[in-house]
Amino acid sequence: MTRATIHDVARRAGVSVATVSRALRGHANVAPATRKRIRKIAAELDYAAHPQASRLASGRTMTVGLVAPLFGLWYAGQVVAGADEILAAAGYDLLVHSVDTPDNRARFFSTTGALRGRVDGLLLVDLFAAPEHVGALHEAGTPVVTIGERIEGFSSLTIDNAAAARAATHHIIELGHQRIGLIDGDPEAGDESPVPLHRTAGFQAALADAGLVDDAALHAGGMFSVEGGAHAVEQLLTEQEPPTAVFCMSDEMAMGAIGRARELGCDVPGDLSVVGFDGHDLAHAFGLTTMSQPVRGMGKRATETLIAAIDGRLDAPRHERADVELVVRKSSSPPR
Amino acid sequence: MTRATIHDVARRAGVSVATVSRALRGHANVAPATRKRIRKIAAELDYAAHPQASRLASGRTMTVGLVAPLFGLWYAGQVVAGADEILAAAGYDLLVHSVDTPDNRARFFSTTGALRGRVDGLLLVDLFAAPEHVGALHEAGTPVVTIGERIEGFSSLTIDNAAAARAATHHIIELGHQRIGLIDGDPEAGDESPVPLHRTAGFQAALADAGLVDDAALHAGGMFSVEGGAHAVEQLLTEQEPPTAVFCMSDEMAMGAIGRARELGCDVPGDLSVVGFDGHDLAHAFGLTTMSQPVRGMGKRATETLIAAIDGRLDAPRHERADVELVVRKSSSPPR
DNA sequence: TCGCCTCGTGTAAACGTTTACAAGATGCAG
DNA sequence: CTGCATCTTGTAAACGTTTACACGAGGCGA
Repeated sequence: MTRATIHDVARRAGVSVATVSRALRGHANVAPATRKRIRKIAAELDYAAHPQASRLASGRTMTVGLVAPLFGLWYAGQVVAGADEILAAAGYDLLVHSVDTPDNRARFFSTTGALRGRVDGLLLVDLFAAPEHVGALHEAGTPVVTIGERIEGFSSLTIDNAAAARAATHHIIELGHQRIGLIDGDPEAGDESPVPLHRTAGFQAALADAGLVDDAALHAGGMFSVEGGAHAVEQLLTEQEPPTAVFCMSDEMAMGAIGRARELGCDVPGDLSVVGFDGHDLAHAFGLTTMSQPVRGMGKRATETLIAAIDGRLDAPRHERADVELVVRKSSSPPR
Repeated sequence: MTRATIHDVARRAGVSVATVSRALRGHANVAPATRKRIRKIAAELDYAAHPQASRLASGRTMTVGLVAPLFGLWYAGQVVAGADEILAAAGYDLLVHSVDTPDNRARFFSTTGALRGRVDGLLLVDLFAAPEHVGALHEAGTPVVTIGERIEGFSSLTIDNAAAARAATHHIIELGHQRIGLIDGDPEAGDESPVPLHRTAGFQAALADAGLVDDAALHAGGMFSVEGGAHAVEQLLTEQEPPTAVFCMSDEMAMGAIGRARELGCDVPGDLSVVGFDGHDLAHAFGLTTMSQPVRGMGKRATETLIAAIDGRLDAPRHERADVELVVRKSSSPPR
């Protein structure tokens, strides 16, 4: 079955293709009767404008690109779910693109990349751009909203990572812990990703507030994965003087850590208190104390901002901060 | 910065646009020297074909659509991750589309929907099509591969749900349980989704094998969500004669059930054994016994099949079954 | 030397819209 | 009745590619 074109509709309605286009796209200056007739015929013929032709002529793709590292992680999935909700309602398609290696990232940012010409706007999730890439992105002229990380000159939806990490750590200290570990993402990544750095800074600030020392031996990399968290906690527990509590930069790492700790015969929270970060769906079932952020809502809100930018309703970048909340559960308690 | 067109490249190279197109797309019959020169100039001008123009002329979108119910669920996220991996390597974009309500679904299947014209192929995840929709989908002529569910006439990547559920239930019975509950998805959904029906049938077959009765009062709907699983187990535990074990159709429901059961003072596995289904990343950390399926791998494999179909390398639908495996952990044990 | 095949390239017609501009029709004020 | 807005519609030029077909040049066997 070859699809009907706008010409078929025009012929059948006895008008020109221009009128059909105007009628169907809801433009002004079409006689009500004509519009109605055209609508009816279009429905009969099951006509829908050929997307590519329409996009070529109008220059709008009605598609938004979402770029995130490491698909399959809970965080990215939530953002996708939130974005999809808003985009579907607004008639946009959602293109997802994963960048999980520095290589990938460089390719994405190169001018010929960045989904150039394929999207009307970009949602950048936890994606940090090196200074040399920021310029190219601006030149491309595509509206951008970042989530999690921030990129100079673009709208953003973030949380106060330092304050959140500080509050989570403060909770641990308040319980009476003195020897506190940190499960980071990839400590080798260096300045590639500011978010972990901010969280580390918050962690350290809380320790300093309490006059506690920050022992570098108690920092371990968990790569933001369940397995990585398990590996990291194992490393910490085999220290000669292991921590009595640990702050994890993601709930997935925290849950991995709890699982492994228990396998190693370490009682949680008896021998080790664990505090996570994210507000994962399963945190409640796991009894995990966590610094919860409204990820799905952030995805929705960021998408609304992006659509506003695409529609030209935004004159300046909009920066918003979501509120986080410490949810105390059974994985944290005073030390023995 | 307005982007370079193929005409700019042609002019600069002193050839026609046709030659540029052929050279850049790797077609035959272009003199090596010419091709090299054109490549160089294209790189200098940072030229890349305008996607919409290219798609309009060639009829290929180099985009694959992935349709799944309920984004934010672990299963869908894994499939996306697997698909993305293959698609990125093959140069395709990935468009995701969520259908979570019957309404949504109907709209998707209507001929004007189905991402018509926007994708070269479709990956349908856990999506069941009513008979009246199947025809429309075939008429559209778009290659389709289904994952999880099966749709008449299209390639599929599934597991043997009945056998898997039967094996999982058999494991429970072997431990010595006699009163076994079932946490289903949405029992009201009826025939809308065959997968839960098959799993229910497998569950019942195992009971029958052992001469046990299937008590309808021990079936509860968990909506495939963490919270739903929690709610369902609460319902089961307040039965006058509660089960000593429960089989859940997804790990998320199982973990939700375990969390709630423990909150209610019910020991798992002491008072209640719980067996899940999926092989969730967190199942290990949770100590959850589960029927594990290689979801990410299934996503990858299905995508390979889809690409083969798009390339016309498939003369008949290809049906593949992935192997599942029971992974026994601490959430299941003999009854007290 | 002739004819034919191959190779490299150009010409121009799609692909199916959107939209600036022109033009005809209609209504109303003067 | 005239002139001028206002509406409605049509004409035609983009939008930037891909590709069928034509064409000329060169090589080669007879």
